[in-house]
Amino acid sequence: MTTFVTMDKLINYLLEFGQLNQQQIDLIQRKAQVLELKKGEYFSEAGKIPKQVAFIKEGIFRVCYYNSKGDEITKYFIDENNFAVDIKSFNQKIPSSEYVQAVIDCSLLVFSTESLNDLSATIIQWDGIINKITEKALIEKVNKLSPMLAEDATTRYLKFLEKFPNLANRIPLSYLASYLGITQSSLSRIRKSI
Amino acid sequence: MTTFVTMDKLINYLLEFGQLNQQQIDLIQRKAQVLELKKGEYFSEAGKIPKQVAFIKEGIFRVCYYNSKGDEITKYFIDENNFAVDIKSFNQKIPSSEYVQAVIDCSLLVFSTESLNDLSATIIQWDGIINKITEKALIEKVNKLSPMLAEDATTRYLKFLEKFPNLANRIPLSYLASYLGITQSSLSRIRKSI
DNA sequence: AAAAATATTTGCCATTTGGCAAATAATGAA
DNA sequence: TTCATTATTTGCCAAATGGCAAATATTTTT
Repeated sequence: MTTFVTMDKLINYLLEFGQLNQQQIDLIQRKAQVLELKKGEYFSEAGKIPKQVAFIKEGIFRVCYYNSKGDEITKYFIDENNFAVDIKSFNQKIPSSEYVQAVIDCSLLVFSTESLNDLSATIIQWDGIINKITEKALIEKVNKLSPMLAEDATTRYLKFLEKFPNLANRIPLSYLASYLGITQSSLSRIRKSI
Repeated sequence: MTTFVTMDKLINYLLEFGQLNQQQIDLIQRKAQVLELKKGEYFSEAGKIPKQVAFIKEGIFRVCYYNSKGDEITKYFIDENNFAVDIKSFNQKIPSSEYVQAVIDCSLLVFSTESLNDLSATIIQWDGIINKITEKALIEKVNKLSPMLAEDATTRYLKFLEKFPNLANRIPLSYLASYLGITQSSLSRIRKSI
């Protein structure tokens, strides 16, 4: 069955955080919807209440917002085998202040709020698994951001290259520069100097 | 009773995240231990498995570590009305890579691993409340760190002053400079220029 | 109070990064 | 393919920050 292959990554990922029997796995698979996003398309937008959570099967997202100066800032990138959502807005059902955008073509498995509620009500371990995933993802964000402050821009760029070796030259400079906390021209010069 | 006053802040804080009846509140109060830490003392240390969680009733902590160059880096500050713990190490029971230190005299309410297990087993809402608290704290850390990259050092310092108006001149320059991602001499010059 | 130890400030200069505009390159539309 | 649009690079110079050592200031110990 195609479905098995399609969902394999998701199920394996979930199983890292807790046990699930076949019946539960089947239910999860039935609740997930396949979604393809083209490069540049938005998964969710600032001002709207997020109604879905995405598991990134393939591709890369970025989360971005506009700061008080009006600059577009890339807050972080999310790569495959991770969930993506503005978790605060999603949980509290308040409009998001961020955009979640596909920076390359993405294959997603999407869960609606209702599906997640069903899973939570039906699968006793579900909330525990989701909490572990959420916590891990947030800790990783903190631990990635925190050292950046102490590093110079070149080091931050090199670390980005390590993490996303194929991405740096395929996305607009502006995405990356604002993530690294530098201007586009500085990033251009750093690229040249390496 | 003294205990009531002592625990008020904690209980009110918990009640923000879920409901608790009086019996449950009493149990929580019995499980909490008062602990006073003097400025400079450590609540937990790198290399050790954290065995306690602190609720900061009064005072301020910082979380710090040594980077690959051997510099001591202040990762963030935690102020009163918050829980403090290296959550990853605590949950996974692995040695921490961070120090948690009182930057001024602190009054804490401390829960041991065993107490937390008891509370989790006895109070049905406990895990939910703790998960909400954890998630909120982590989201706040991300949202504080993230914009810092795009701001210059003076702005970061001014924001720190806003958040901790009385702290800046009472702690070593090194704590603050490494948090802001600048050298001590740069911070000294920024202070002078304001 | 004096001496010692520690922390902070300052001078001097190097390096990094920013700001802006023009030049060049890459992309997309006609 | 050519033109128009958009993105990136580059030159020029200014501003921010770093590095290091010496000078002060502050704190701690005797």
